[in-house]
Amino acid sequence: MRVETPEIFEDLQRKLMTAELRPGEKLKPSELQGFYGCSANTVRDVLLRLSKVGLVEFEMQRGFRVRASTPERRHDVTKFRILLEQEGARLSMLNGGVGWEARLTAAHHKLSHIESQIARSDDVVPYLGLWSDAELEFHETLISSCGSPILRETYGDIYVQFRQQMVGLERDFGSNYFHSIIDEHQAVLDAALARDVEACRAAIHDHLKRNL
Amino acid sequence: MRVETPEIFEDLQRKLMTAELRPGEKLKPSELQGFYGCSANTVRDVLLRLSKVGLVEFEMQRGFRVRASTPERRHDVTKFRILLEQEGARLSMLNGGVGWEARLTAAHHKLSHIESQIARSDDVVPYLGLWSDAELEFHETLISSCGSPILRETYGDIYVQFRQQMVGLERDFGSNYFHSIIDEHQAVLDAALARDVEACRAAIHDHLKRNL
DNA sequence: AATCGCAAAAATTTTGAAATTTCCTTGCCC
DNA sequence: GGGCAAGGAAATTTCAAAATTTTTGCGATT
Repeated sequence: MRVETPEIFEDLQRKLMTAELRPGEKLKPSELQGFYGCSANTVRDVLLRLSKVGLVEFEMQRGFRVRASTPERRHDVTKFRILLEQEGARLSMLNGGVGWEARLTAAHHKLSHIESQIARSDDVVPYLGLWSDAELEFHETLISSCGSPILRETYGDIYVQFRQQMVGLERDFGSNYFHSIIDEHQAVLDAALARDVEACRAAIHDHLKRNL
Repeated sequence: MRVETPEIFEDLQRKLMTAELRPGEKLKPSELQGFYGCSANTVRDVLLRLSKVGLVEFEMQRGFRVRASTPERRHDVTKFRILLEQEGARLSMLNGGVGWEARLTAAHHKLSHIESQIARSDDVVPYLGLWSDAELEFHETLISSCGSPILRETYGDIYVQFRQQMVGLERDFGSNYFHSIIDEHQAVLDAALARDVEACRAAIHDHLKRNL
């Protein structure tokens, strides 16, 4: 198997976010090298870049490790995500124009379409990748008019860490779950379009509080 | 000149934070290699790690660059620092015990001692490194009881970026400047010890608003 | 005069192997 | 039996050179 470096990055990121590489697991360049058919140093490079995103822990002279998943860390990541999303949404409501409203509505439309499909289906798995992308796009659009590149970038990093922490958690993904999610996303959208800062803060908190 | 890798990291970080390496400047491993007497790959490694902190920009196939400094970015970094410090301080006031109060008082004592020395002196430069360390310690202590490792780590990164953005800005570092700073730090300390969340938010904002 | 393409130069990335450090096993001493 | 040290295996880091990519400089063409 021979792949280019950007593909190695994406493949590892996906495996990290889907817990195919499980939290705490050691990541040895010399082993992955064989799988990707490249040199160990190339893998090392990719892992260093993934440690910037926060999916991988790096410690000098002792290599790389998939970021651990503990209740404390899940709580921490969630709290931080709430903080960033509330502030990003607040600023977007302040600065965003009709273009922002349009993009947000569009992203929500795509997302809710997928979510109602899932709610009707009995197997979640085949939709999971699609849903994940649509969810990210909705939340990124929500904060996209905040005017702060740093906030947006940090939010992106935290979002993938959030996914990494939560996936693998056995949870009831029944139709009840997705019916709740649909309502929560709707509440966020409504509050955002109404430019109701406090309602939006509450809606974001309610959406994520199950992970606290 | 032969130095170990951790020293290369620290030396580059210092040069980045003091604008000895100026914003926007290109960082070529092949040039720095000669200066540090190591291989280009070692420098590359260090630069990748510095890009995690945010002092260096990295773009695939086009190398490294000292993070640019623009009014927009300075504003952005400052806003984000205010957000993190306000939230970190709020949580610390909620969770912190007497130990926290003691450490905060101690850090402030050291800091104000240095600051009053500077205010009396006419040359700031010899104190700058000392002051910088004491300032960081005070602000880190302020948020140290927030209970969120992610918040503290992110704050650390943003703080060094803040320094990188602001140093090199020609400003009036006269005694007036440091008299203001002394008062501002005192206000933050007082509000924190009084556990007055709103006053502390205001004090943090006032302390940093000159950079907005 | 401006633009495009090509070739040369420079810079970045990748490689494979050597050097170093850490980790683990085994055997020795208390 | 427990702890410690030495030796060896494994993993990480460093190196210098080759391969690739980007940038630059020059000349021809419009």
